[in-house]
Amino acid sequence: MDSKGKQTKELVLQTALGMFRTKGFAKTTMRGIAAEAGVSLGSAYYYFASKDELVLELYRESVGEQRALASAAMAGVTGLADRLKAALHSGIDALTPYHHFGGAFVGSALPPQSAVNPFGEASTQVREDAIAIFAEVVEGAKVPTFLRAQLPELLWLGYMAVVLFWVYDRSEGQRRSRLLIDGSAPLLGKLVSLSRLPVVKPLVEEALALKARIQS
Amino acid sequence: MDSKGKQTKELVLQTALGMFRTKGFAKTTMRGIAAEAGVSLGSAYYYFASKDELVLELYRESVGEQRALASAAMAGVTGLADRLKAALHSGIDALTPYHHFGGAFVGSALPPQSAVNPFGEASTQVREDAIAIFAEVVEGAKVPTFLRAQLPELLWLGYMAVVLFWVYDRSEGQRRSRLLIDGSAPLLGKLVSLSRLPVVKPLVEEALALKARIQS
DNA sequence: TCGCATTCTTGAACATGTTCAAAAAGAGTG
DNA sequence: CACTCTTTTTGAACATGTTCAAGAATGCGA
Repeated sequence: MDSKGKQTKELVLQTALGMFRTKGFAKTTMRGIAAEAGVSLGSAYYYFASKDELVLELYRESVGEQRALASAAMAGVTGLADRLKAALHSGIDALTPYHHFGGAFVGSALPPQSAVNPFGEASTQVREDAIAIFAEVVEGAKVPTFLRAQLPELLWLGYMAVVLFWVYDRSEGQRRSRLLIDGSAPLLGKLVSLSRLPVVKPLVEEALALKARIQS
Repeated sequence: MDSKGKQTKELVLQTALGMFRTKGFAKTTMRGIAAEAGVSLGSAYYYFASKDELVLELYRESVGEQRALASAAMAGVTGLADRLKAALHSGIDALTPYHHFGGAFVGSALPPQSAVNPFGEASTQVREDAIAIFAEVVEGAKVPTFLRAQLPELLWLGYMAVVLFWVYDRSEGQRRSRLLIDGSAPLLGKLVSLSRLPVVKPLVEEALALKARIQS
């Protein structure tokens, strides 16, 4: 059975996520979380070193859900564009309950030193899980060999951009974000097809080389 | 002459920017700024509604400097790639004194409700100034007509991405960011050239149409 | 069961961003 | 100058994230 500690940790986490959903990130205070969970402030901090760390858990959970949704949605789909579309929509689906505090999310997630920073040290595990989703996208589709290895990470980067757009998206139901996905996935599909053509291929290869160069 | 108010405002601002540069954003407190400027805490808040608003000023100043640097660097240069390169490097040059607190910059700049959010209401003026720099980039270069109107905004978006990369860039002197600029500017130049070809043009047009669609 | 080490819990204390009502200084007018 | 209205200044007060030293509970070996 779970030790007392694990139980308390889970209690605090679920209380926090619930309050994030209903009240938003800014209006949910650490004191509020502790009170609602029936523990002391210090106890909450014993399990989560910072408010941001709670967001990291949220990120983790959302990636898990995205993966599940995406796998289901991609079953039987073979076109790169359609598989990508499924993965992107799944990501937004998983994040939707938290849209109203997306701003705060981004605010605490992007600073390089933040525990939640998706490009950083602390979130390596989650990031790899997220990239794995796009690896799954690529695996099931026809993609030129010279692109296959790099594509998942690039798609994940694109997904990050979509999420950023979504965070700013004030249209009802984030309609514009859905349009963006529906429009950009086919575009990317076509670009990948064209990437075999002699006029385009050098360009893509140059881009890949650049990517390698700036990563070292 | 400046009214007393203007003077105090300027004093607070310059003190703040100075402290941002020397101590970083997080370690510079509003109380610290007020003390160093020789005014009370309340006074600082009389002129700047929030710490973020001071960052907006910084953004404003950096755009001004970028514009000056870019104009000078583009003089006599006619290739799109080279003009773009000049504009991008100028932007990073203008921001360099603040690199060590770039993280905090991004953190307060990106949340949608933030006064500093580069996509938001409050920064409309600065954003237009920034886009104007890229309009200048385009004006002096050979660009297909069907692209001319949209290109400046797209380049600005790309610049935002570069800035984001730069914020995370821990290499000495932000070497990798410079590599990114030197590599991506020619790539974009070639892409724009190719955009006239019958195989590529539909793709670019579709992208432009998508851009229009999601902006409405 | 006793003693000890580890794990967990607590709330006070601190620093900081922000607000606000009140006071001071300034500017204009008769 | 006297009066009034506006602009500017002040510092106390507040809420919140975070730290920490002290204490309580728990587990475990002898």
